[in-house]
Amino acid sequence: MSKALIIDDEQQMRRLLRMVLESRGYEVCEAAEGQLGLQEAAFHRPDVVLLDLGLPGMNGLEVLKRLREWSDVPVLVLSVRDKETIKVEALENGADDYVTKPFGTAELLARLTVIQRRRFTRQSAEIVVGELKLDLLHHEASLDEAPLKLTPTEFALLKVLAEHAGRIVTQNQIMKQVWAGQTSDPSEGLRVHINHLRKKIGESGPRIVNEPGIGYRLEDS
Amino acid sequence: MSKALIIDDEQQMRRLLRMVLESRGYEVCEAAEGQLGLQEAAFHRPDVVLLDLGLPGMNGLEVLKRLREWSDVPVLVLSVRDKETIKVEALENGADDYVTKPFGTAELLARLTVIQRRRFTRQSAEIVVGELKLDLLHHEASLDEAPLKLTPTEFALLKVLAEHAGRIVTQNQIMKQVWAGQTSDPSEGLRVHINHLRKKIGESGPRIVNEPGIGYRLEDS
DNA sequence: CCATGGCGTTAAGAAAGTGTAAAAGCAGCG
DNA sequence: CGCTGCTTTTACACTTTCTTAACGCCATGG
Repeated sequence: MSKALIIDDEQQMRRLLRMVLESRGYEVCEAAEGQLGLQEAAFHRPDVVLLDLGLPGMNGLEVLKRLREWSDVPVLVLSVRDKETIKVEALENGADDYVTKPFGTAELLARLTVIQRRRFTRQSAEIVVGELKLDLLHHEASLDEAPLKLTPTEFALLKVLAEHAGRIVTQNQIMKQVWAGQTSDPSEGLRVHINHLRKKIGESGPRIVNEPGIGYRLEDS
Repeated sequence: MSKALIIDDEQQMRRLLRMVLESRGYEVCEAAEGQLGLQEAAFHRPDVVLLDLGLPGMNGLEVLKRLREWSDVPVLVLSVRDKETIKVEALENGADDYVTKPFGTAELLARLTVIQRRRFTRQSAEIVVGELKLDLLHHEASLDEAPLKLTPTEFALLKVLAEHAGRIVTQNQIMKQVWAGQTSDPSEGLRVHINHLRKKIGESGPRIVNEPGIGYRLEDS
């Protein structure tokens, strides 16, 4: 079952969307304001986000940019404005599609399915680095065809490293993507998880190399 | 075709400069005094300015400061040899480079091209200087396609030099950008890091050239 | 010719960052 | 309530990087 996050200031609109989504089997959470929306996204890790561009306080576009700093979640943008420039700007900043209000529920659901499927096919649901294989869809990892038991954070951490395999990933980038900015501490616990990962991967797979003062790099041996 | 503005009080120097510049296809205008120079700059909107520091009336430095209040035009400063503190002050107030009188026309033209090129090749996640490449996003450096292992300060230092490649960078500017704030010693440790960088870059890449009393310059060989 | 100042070079101690283990919080669950 | 598995905290040895200091070199100028 997919989780959806609604970011919209109008309560009426939120209720409508929730009804439509829940009838399709989505698990729904809401936020009435941009800043809250980002926190919800970090906490619930939704599979899709519905974002209203006409937010009070933090601009919808601003929310989108901040979200894209650490998340690749599919975003469907809602807008009353028929202006081409706004839509284009949203799409250029990482939105996956948009619908203009008012919209038909059939159209909304259709677009939702499309952008979720596109995410999976575009960035294949599997990352392979040497003997290591990550199945993003089922959150499973395997090393040399043997299953590898990872905790959620370990998986998220390894995923970040594997996505940029062979290149350095800054500690800040790791922090943003794994802990979604909800941690004050730059790197205290990071070292521990890196340690766990290295032990589980062992000698047979890729190595996690440290670049002192910068970050880490996953190297295919 | 580029427009050049000459601000110099000596008529002989102006005639010499005009000849050199026009032979290179520049469109030239002149001013014999600082206040007039500013007016000319505002009116003609030159693509590059040649400014003599030893002006009567309004000091050359004063002209530079006034110009920088509203314009980003590249400025090449002309100065006699002795006054090194003046040169440093000029560079830190927004001058792009300097030549000492008397100068060779080849050197003059070379520096002109460099400071004009810079305006266009800025603001990217990658800095390229000859064989040297800096990836700011991943904090990776490579020389001739081979990875180059740099420590954090070395990277920051090389970044500053590379951003102003071909131009001179004052020791103070380096201090401010690499050791932000905690300006302990103007240059004690700087020499060591420069030394390390030179060793790592070796012969195959750009050279780090010292301008005694002023600063350093990264020169593409 | 020697003094001077700025620079290159080297070595060693200081500081910062990292690996590792163990213990302490923190949920969910029988 | 006391498990159990996961995450975070704490502590300390260890490695890498940074700073400091000393010395030799070269150019400039008396």
